[in-house]
Amino acid sequence: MVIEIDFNSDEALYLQLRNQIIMGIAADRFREGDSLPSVRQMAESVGINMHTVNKAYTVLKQEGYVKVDRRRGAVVAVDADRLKTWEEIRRQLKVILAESSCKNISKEEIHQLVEEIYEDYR
Amino acid sequence: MVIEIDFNSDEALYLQLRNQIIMGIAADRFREGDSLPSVRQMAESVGINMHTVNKAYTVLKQEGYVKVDRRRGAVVAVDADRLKTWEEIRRQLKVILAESSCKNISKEEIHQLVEEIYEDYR
DNA sequence: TGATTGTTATATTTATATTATAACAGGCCC
DNA sequence: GGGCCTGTTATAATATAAATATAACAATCA
Repeated sequence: MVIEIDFNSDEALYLQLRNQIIMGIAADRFREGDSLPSVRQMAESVGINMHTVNKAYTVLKQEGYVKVDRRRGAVVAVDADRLKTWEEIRRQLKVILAESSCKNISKEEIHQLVEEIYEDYR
Repeated sequence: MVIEIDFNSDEALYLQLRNQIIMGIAADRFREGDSLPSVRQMAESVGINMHTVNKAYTVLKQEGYVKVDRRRGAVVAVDADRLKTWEEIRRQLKVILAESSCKNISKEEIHQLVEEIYEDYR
């Protein structure tokens, strides 16, 4: 899977990595049971430190996106506990919708944008 | 306006403040032309440092939510440049939808959540 | 005049992010 | 066994950002 890190972004490297992996799972580029590249492999291929990758993987594990197998490394295994996710999603959406609302982006445009993004995940 | 800062949150204080003010504008608790409390007033009422408030106000100014009047302080004045906002909204939504999709939250549930949040902003 | 406004400057402390080097235990393969 | 690969842990150093503290300045207004 192609992962691109923007070193000029204000977003932390490990978060960029985390986000791209989650988007990769959503887009089915990573499937249940697939192994992620080892921390060392990923670090080299992306051009960042091993510990930064390790932090991303650790976060992904804590959030229930991967499980770690001693021999196979980080394996995609989504633990679908909606409840923990739900409030967090709601909290973030609330801020985004406030921003867009202030900037005259209509509710309908948001719905359309959601549709658009879901198209890309297909 | 009631602003509540969560000191246990991992979110930066100035960002919590920024977000709540933007949500306040969206919810019409702050209206076009209203003055925000002075940096010193807000700092004291919320229990944080003046410079932390100043940073939040500066960000809000740069993002086009307030303008600063020498005598009236920070005044709500939303500069509706949709273009700058649009890509940022899209970028954030993409991550959120990936997360929810992985966690078996359906597209329809997202649409419903959007409706729900817009209800609160009414 | 006196109080309040945003703004700027400087300094310190604290927390987080990132990199670096190194080691350990477990599994796998030749 | 001997390497080679896993994740994991420890420790340290560096860099950046967040938060607080104290202080001053010019402009505004009652």
